[in-house]
Amino acid sequence: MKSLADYEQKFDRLHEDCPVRAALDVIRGRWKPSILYELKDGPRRFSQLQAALAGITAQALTVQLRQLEADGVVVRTVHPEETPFRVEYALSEAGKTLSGVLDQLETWGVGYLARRGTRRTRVA
Amino acid sequence: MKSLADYEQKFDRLHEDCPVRAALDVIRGRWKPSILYELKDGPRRFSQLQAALAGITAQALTVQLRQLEADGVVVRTVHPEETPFRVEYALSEAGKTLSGVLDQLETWGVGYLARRGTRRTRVA
DNA sequence: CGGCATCCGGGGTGATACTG
DNA sequence: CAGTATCACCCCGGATGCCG
Repeated sequence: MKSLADYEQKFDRLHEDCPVRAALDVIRGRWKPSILYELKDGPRRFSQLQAALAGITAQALTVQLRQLEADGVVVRTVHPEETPFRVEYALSEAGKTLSGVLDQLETWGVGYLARRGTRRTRVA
Repeated sequence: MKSLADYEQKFDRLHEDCPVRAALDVIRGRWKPSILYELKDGPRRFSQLQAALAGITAQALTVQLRQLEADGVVVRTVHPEETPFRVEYALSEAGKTLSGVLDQLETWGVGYLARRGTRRTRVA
């Protein structure tokens, strides 16, 4: 496996350590919110995640998981004694606290979509 | 002025109306959290924002503000009677509720940076 | 003072094919 | 089953110069 450092995101992490941007940088990513959501109720295998996230490729899933791991919100565990071997992903302690933040975002998003919902459906 | 629709962001807004992604899409942007923060305490002029956000160009500020306006979280008001005329930006009702979400992100980010802080300074 | 047009680079992400 | 390597596209955002 490649070094975790290879998966560290490149966009300027020099944002003067602004906490808001730091948080957003962790969540940022096409599939990360969904992944975090899937892991909320306990560890999941790579294949389980891939099945749950309709449309994601193995490559994409790997990258997103590695970035989450590099950011310390996801923990990766390999069970080599089994064949075929099993790889499980779980939320770290920091990851679990992140779920609360995502809930806040969801709550706001629900209200936001409700307010604009009628407009949106009219468009397409 | 261009139509607000021209500033609607293009990334697939079709994400099945996931509230979390909807919320993140609104916040997403290099300067948007900072802009929202600056507007938290009341309306600000274009030039005030530009001065507060060290390093931003007028063009970048314009685009970010227009996107926030298109998303309904910022309201733009022109005062043409004055010369030089004045343009003010303020949070909409939806924008004000967004501030709470940003506070959550900040709180989490503070703890996150504190946990990793020591590691980070060692790096560079 | 505020805004727009244009060029341009880089990162994020998908598609595909291959490995232990 | 899980992961890697490579290619390619596209959007975001910075820089510059001009306009009312």
